[in-house]
Amino acid sequence: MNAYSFNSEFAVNSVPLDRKERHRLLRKADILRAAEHVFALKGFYKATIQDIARQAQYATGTVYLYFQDKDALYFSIIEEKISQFLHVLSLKMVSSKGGYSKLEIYICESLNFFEKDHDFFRIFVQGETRWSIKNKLAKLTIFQKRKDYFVELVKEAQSEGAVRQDLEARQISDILDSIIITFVYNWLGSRTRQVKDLKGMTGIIMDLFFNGVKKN
Amino acid sequence: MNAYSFNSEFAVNSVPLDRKERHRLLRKADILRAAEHVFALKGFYKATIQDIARQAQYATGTVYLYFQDKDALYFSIIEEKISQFLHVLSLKMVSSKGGYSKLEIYICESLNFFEKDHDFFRIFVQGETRWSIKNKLAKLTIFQKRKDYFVELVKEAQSEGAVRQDLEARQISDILDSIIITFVYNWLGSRTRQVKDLKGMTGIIMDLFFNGVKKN
Amino acid sequence: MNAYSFNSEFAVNSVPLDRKERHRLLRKADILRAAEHVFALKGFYKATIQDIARQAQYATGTVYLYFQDKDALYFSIIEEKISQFLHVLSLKMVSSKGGYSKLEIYICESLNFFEKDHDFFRIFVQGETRWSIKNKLAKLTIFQKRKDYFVELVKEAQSEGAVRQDLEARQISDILDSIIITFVYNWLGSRTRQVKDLKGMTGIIMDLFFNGVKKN
Amino acid sequence: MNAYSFNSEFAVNSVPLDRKERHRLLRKADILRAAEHVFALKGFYKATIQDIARQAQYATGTVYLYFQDKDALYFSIIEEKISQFLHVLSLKMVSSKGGYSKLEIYICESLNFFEKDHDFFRIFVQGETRWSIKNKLAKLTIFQKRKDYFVELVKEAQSEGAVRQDLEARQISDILDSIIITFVYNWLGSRTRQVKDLKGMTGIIMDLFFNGVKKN
DNA sequence: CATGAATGAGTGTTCATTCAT
DNA sequence: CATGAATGAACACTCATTCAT
Repeated sequence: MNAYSFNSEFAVNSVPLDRKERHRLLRKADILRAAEHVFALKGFYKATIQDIARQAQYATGTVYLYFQDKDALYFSIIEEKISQFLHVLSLKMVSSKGGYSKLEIYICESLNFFEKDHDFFRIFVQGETRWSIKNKLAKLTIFQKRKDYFVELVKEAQSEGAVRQDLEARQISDILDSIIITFVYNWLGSRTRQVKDLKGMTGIIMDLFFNGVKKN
Repeated sequence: MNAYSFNSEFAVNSVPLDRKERHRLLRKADILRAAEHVFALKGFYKATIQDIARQAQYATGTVYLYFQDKDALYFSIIEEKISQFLHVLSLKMVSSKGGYSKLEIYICESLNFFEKDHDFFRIFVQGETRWSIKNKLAKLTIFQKRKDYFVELVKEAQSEGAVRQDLEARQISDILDSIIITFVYNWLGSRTRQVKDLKGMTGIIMDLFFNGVKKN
Repeated sequence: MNAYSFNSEFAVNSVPLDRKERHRLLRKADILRAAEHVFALKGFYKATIQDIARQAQYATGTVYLYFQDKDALYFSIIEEKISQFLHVLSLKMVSSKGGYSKLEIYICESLNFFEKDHDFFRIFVQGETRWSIKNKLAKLTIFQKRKDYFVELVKEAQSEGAVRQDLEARQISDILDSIIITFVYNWLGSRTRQVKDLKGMTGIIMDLFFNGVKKN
Repeated sequence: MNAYSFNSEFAVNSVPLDRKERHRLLRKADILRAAEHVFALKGFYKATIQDIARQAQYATGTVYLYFQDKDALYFSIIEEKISQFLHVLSLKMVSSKGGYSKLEIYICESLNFFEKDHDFFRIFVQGETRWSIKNKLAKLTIFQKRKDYFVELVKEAQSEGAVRQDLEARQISDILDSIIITFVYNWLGSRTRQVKDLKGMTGIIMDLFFNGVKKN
């Protein structure tokens, strides 16, 4: 269990909870963890609630005590994880000076986040391409929140003169995002994980992102 | 109907076909076109064979005369489309001189391809994140073919000294790919399509890719 | 198979149908007949679609080719049967003279109808006490149609002076209805069916209804 | 809380109970009252034990401390209520002279009973049309008891010459029952409850029952 | 070849009932 | 006794696939 497990009540919420509520959150975390794994393995549609329940070592019906339906379970994972990511990110940002440095932290923490949670990475990548009405809403809340945060970082870097201003911040942040994801994707895919430390690739991504692929 | 419609027998195969076979290929193309549209609209799992058959104005069973199963239909679309893309690309490459120029053509043609076929773009993006045993096989054939071709281009540009050599060609091509897809994605998503011409963004992508986002 | 079987295309509709449509109606009738039986036996909630399909000797899914859902199937039975009843009733009414005579025909035909279709009687009695949104709608269409028809008969009898006018026609028709149903209910329940002919009880019901239970 | 609430231990049983037992009966009454309401509102199958428990302000499991299962709960309601009805009825009958007068009391008290307990009326009407093995048993006990009592009244009236003797007492009592229920049903259904006092309709029912609908 | 009705396995979800606390 | 979380059997409904016409 790492820093990004489903135990957000400790990390985010400092209000002490009664035994009941704590118990409930543990169960929820169990199920979320199982669901994360199964969704990552099989994808949303091939994953069945029974798969998830079995993985979590509960009965089928138990899942529904904690989540309205399959969709809700799916979005809960994304919600929780991204919230945690943003929370951790904000802590790390405290000590940073300037937009350039912040972008570096963003990249580093993103790599760190996905490195520690392969399952979520797969769900995250899938999630970007699943559409439905509910989905749209979900996107507007938590996906968007992360995106917005990122755009702000780029804007700051632009205003400081670290980043070119002839492109929209939104466009630039999307590109950096896709580069990060590409790196994670390749890292996960490579059979022989030559590079043990994904987080260590922050430097090369910064370089690529800022200076491009042109040979000096 | 544009250059990338499902009539590949004319474009790729120059062997004259008998009436029977030609008829068969037309049927196949009908169904592929319909399937492309429905898959793009609803996604793989929510699209039903009946949806597709109805869209193609055939009976449900007819689909199975031309495609083994739903998966096969799905991969046929990708197979066909990417084949066409590669075919067209090879034609355009004839007149090019050097790796840098070839990368430019690659970008331009990619944009052109997706600009003309929104439906396929959506399927392509989905397809990248769908996994199954069959899927893996398919990836190794056609997705890989395109990827390999691209990697070769990058290698050529590297050997010419146009592109930095401290990164694997594979890595670099993935990044460029993801940048292209990001641009298409944003272009499709923007309600007010300020930039009418997606293909026209080739220059900015080249710039970004080669020089990065650093302010000069 | 009696006059009230589910073959309404012959009875009601004189337009000749093509083979396809005839086939379809036969299948629908099969399922309706099976459903009628199972619903009568187990009641709406305990009857499963599988029960019904099995009874009709079809697969589960087949039922859904002909009926939207379980509710629709249920109401179809009621719809069909009451329509048939009303149709037959209207034929019999042709030769009648006056409200009194018409009431007699109504009673006689009601008895005849339920005598020939025990299953539907049970569904009919159940149906009067099942509530849901859809149900309300259904009631307003076909149940109401029958009720309205009946109320008209009573009004006619009232205007002719055959029936007392100090009560609403609606009230009176409800009472007669409940008397008829009580008779059918008792007749069905009696182990030793002393009275073979339910229809033959028309006279006694008329007598009871018009003259009450007072001893003369 | 009226005379027909679920506190039968006072009304029917005059043996003094210890605190434990009294407590137990109060709990039972709470749950019965809640169940009655929920069953009336949603019907047997759509009502869940949780609904009932929540309505009674107990936990789900508590219901099972007092009732074997859902069916038992359902029949307990009917048992209790009809017992009470019969008890009250027997008290009222004390002062009556003759079968005619007793029938009048029976009608009046039936109306009074249902007027004060709409919920039970709905359950009662539903209950008449729900069948299962257990159900049959229940019917044979309490429904039958009430029915038998009623038949006796009719027989008495017949032997006094107040009621025609060419029909079975059983038949006649069923008819009067259905008339009473029809009146209650219509009274409950009428939006504008013109007649405030359902009990006040005793006279008209007697008239209808004895003299029929013939115009004088 | 084309059809589309038929199939039936599979899934999300509910809810009566149990039982550890 | 009381609780309510956990259970898992059951069911309505869907849809890829087959096959008789």
